Amino acid sequence: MKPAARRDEILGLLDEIGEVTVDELAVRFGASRETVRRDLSRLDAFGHIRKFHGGARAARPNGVPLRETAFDTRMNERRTEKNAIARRAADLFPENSVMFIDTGSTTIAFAQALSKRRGMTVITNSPQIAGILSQAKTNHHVYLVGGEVAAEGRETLGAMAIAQIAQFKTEMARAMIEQAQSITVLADHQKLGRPAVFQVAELAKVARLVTDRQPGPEMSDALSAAGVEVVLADQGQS
Amino acid sequence: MKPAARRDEILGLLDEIGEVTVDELAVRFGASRETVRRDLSRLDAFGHIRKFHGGARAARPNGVPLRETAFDTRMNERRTEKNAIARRAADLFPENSVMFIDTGSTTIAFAQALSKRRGMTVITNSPQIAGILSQAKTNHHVYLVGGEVAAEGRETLGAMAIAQIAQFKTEMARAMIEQAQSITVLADHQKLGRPAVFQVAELAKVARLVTDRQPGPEMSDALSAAGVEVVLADQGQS
DNA sequence: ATTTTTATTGACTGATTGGGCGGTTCTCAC
DNA sequence: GTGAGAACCGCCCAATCAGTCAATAAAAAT
Repeated sequence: MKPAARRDEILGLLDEIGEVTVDELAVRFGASRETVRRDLSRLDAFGHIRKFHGGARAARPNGVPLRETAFDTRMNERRTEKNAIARRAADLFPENSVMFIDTGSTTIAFAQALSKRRGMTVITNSPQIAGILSQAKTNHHVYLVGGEVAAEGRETLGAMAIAQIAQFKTEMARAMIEQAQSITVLADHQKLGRPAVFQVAELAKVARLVTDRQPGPEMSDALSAAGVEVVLADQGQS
Repeated sequence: MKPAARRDEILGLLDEIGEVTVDELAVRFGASRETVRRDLSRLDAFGHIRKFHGGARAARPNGVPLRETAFDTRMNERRTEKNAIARRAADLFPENSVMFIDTGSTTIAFAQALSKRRGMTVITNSPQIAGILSQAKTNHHVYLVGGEVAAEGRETLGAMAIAQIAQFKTEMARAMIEQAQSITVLADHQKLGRPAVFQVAELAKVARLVTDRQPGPEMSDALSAAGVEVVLADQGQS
């Protein structure tokens, strides 16, 4: 049985009976408890369900769609690298820092890592990041920037409109950067390969880059020329 | 029985009968007094209830609802009524309407109902509502109002701080209302019993009230005197 | 077709949590 | 006051959970 199908079935079950236990599911799927728990954690992380000790129950109130969205899966790609980068980056900021966090799957991982620390003041344009940090019981202050919420499933939009939205996002990010004292970029090695990362921020304005592998030679040269501190996240390290 | 469910049930009981004793609960749940006391202490710390010697009673200061933070549970109670109201209310607005939707468990149900229609422009202060409407594939435009995101699980907050937050929310709602051309209030019959609903909006400014039962005689008089149109939602109807 | 990268899984570890037990201290009613 | 019951405290055990590891399966790249 494919993992995606399994998670789908879990959602279906929860939709019907509202509550399941880990053991129950483990038996049903013939999988280990660990696997089941991982599924549940993953679904919980996206607000589809709500875990409790020993199982999970439906969290339908949110109106979150019942199946995994494309964004969910995207989020889980290169998860270990992202987590490593995110944790490493979270360590870079002292407690009670004030920071701006942009939208993105890597920054969501970052927000999760950050939520375990205390007393951060975070301004963000991502409702999801705001949710993660405000639900953590570690006394953060979270400010959500208002604006139009981009539709995840707006199928009818043409390429044109999508490009416009992308453009708007870019400008928003640029505006944030204008205000920032110091910029830290988070990017995994794959993203670093493409030049797109630095369309938003000029290299010269970036103070730090957190990534998971040593960048290629030319990139390294450019980085050191611009005075960017490269922070390497070891995937094994906390 | 799961701890979370147990605590939920305690809240439900207190909502009904207003007062419980430790022994009573211990018997009901088949748990030890210790466990019950721990539950009560925890709920007290959240400001949901107030402990006294041998038991606890509902801590309802002034108009502060019993369950301000246990949103998911609150969402589940009176679900059918809320859904009926929400669906009925959604029918009141023509397509391509522009509206402002405040936070709240009833309005979330409303947003869900609304998401099935098309082309609405919605301004809201609730990230959850924004999420619901933006994920629907029915071409809505959603604008999220920025601001501090209230912590859901900030355990350290006492009843005092919670009351303050409630106050802030009230003021925000008032400001929205200032700007509105026409106000529609959604409230189930239980809420209508309490005067708190109209602390925020003067009756005179309300154009419509959508509810599930005919209000009591005095309330009815006040409503018609203020020229409020009462819309009744039949629970069986779509 | 083969090699490399990525994703998934089950097992293992230490850390948390839920719940119970018993003794001491505190409350309240008499 | 005084005593019975209740709250509080530290300690216990069992179950669960988060995190890490290596092995495998799947997918992508060459």
